[in-house]
Amino acid sequence: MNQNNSGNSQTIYAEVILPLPLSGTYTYSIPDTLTDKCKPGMRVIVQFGRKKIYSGIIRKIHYESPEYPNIKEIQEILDYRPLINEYQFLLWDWIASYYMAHYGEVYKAAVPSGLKLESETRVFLRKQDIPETEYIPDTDEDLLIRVLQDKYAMAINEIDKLSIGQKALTVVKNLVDKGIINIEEYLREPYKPKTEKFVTFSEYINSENAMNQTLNKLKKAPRQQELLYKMIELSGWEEGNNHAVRKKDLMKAADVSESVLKSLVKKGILYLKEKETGRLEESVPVEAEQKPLADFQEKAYRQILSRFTEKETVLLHGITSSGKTEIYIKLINYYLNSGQQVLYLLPEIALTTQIILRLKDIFGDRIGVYHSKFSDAERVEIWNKISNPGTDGTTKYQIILGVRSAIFLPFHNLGLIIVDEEHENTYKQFNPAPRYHGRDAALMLARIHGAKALLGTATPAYESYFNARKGKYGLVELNQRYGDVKLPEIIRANLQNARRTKHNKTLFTPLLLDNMTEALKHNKQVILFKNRRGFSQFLQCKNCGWVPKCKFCDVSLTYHKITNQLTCHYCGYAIHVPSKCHKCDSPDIEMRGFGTERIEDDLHIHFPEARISRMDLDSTRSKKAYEKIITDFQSGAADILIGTQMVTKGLDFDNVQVVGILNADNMLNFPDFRAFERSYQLMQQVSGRAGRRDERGKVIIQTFDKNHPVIQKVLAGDYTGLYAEQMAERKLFGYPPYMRLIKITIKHPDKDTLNTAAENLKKLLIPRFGTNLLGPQYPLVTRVQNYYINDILIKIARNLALSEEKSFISQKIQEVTSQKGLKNLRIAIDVDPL
DNA sequence: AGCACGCCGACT
DNA sequence: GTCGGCGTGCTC
Repeated sequence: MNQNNSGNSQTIYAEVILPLPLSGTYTYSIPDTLTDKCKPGMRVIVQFGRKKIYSGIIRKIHYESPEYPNIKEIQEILDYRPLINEYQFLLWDWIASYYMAHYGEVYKAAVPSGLKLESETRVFLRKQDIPETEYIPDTDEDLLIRVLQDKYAMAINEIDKLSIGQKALTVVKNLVDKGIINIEEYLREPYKPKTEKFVTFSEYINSENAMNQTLNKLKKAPRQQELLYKMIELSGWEEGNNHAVRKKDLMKAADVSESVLKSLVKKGILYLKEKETGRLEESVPVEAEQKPLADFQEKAYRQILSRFTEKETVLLHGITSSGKTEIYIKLINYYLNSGQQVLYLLPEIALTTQIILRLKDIFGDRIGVYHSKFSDAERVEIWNKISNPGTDGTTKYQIILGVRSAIFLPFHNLGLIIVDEEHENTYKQFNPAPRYHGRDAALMLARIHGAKALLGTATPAYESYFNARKGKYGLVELNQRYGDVKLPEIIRANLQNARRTKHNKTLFTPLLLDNMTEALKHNKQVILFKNRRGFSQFLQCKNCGWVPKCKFCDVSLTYHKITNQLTCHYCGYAIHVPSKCHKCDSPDIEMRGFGTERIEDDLHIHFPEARISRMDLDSTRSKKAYEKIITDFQSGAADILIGTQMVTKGLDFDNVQVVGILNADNMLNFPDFRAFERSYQLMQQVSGRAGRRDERGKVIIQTFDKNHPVIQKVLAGDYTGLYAEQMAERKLFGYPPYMRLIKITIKHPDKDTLNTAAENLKKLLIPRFGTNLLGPQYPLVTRVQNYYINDILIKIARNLALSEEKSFISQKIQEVTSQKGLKNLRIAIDVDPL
């Protein structure tokens, strides 16, 4: 750009990403006043459509005048320096194209909403007094005017809450047309830095002498003197050392009124300052020494480093209790010392206080934690603390410990990414789009930065193990346990015998019960694992077989004892327990199935003394509740813990003697090509919870099928054996990793319309994919929230150009969507579905 | 995603 | 005749 030539300046354009489900960018012109300030990665305010205002992000700046005739101007710039760096954009590009998501959706997922401004429409009266002739009295118009006279301005959504009914917008519109009210759109920045007031001594009190003089002057003001003494005490004041003290703390300690402090400030003795403090917990920079590695760990550590010289990615296949975390710590140190940033990813549920504390002990305030349950304000602060150059002078994070969305943080110099428990399904995002896999996106992020990636797990995902075997990843194996941790004894217990001899409904085999009794007797703890599927309680009419179902979804309602309600687990619909059958009016309704609550009740019968704790979706809605269950169990506040998947994840309980898998069959028989892989992973991980220091733990697998191949492999600890068998099958039937999968989900409120649309799409796709197209078929739950669902699965051979196949699919979906008469049709694409 | 435009049915 | 329902298409 020729800066001297401003009189004849060329128009400059910006490609702007909008937080909407639209693909591509929109072109805006940059006004002269802003040309010097605009850079890619900055947030800008733009108008889109007739009235909507959004904060978009500049993706590119250029001089090519677009063909589109009505280019609008950028209204304002929100940043002094780019919020999004080029590395981040490259990751966004990849996610949008690989996962077939709209760019705007990626933007929405990547940036904490505290940094995305929200448009808010506000309404005001043009003048306070409105002659009654201008509107119709005793109507909604009248009501709204009266409210506005009182409140001056209101947001549209507030007006909605008035008792105007659904016509709020119409009323507003009428009044605007009559010239009575005005509408204004403006943007609200949701994030506000948290500030606190601090007190310091005036800089003229810089010696003992000055201090004594000041104190002497206050002889007649004993309260002020008192406050000063407290201030000296709290700030640790001495010559040349003037620490700030939190006002709140000072006032509490001194126990004097605000006016005392005020007069000291007025006299110029004390200063009052506001300081941004941040919501993030200040961690104490302990920086404990790392435990020395055992020989076998040291060896693995060196192997990883040496593999990194030739491969971008290394898979660390290490059995439970082999001390992978210690190796991670040493690696993190290595990359930190070379001045690079480190990202440590963990699946949602495994991100517990245990690991956080462990790493904070070692890395102190250099580590930041990014959890999905953090508030938005906290996320914004973490974002600022990793970006470069930082927005303030505070300590920078060099390590981020986070969940999958942490890949979107503004790293600028990544050296290493660790994906711990890489096999975990929770790395995959389902809804909303972008449906990305945290592990795979992390590998791409590493490539973008030229960084190394380490995948760690005791049970690698078959895709990862396949890549390691093929030589695409380096492979390092750890087959030894740290210290004297012993392998648990794995025992099968036959449910069939138990059900034959006892009454038909028992949940526990005598074998499990005996072992539990034994453990509890010695004050040891027990974990019971239940698969979520197959463990819910529902009602059924004894007379005609009627089962209460959800009004909006095709599932039976689950009984909840605490609320005495029937709830839908898909949409939350709930009704009271019916007193009689809705079909035949018979009052004879019975309880069917085993719920978690049922398990708990049964346990109380067997172990009346035992303290039982439950961990499932209902009891762990909040981060706090989840942590409480864990810490309570750890501290011994409960004897038995019942839980779903969650109990298997990276938790270390020292006192657990018995782990029971209540019903192994319902995961083995799940109709999915990954069922065996998952069941093995799960049983193996559950077993890991029972491998303890002093005593050999026991894992009891209850099953109807003692000789099931997967259970045999679990007994033998034969990961590779099952892998080999399963891979042969996947190759034969064309499943990942031999072929790629793309799942298309089609939804519509009307069953017939759905079927037609799905068939239409199939017709368009089949010429290209032939037998590699499966479906359309109904999923296990055929209707959710009043939408019927069909799935189409497409298998794509590895040797095909994926991007071409994808654009073909998008094109055909476009064709179906653009057909008229299919208004409520929703189509979602899931690349690499799980 | 919103939102306006526009085309059909039920009312003053 | 008009109001208002919702279906369709566009937004730089």
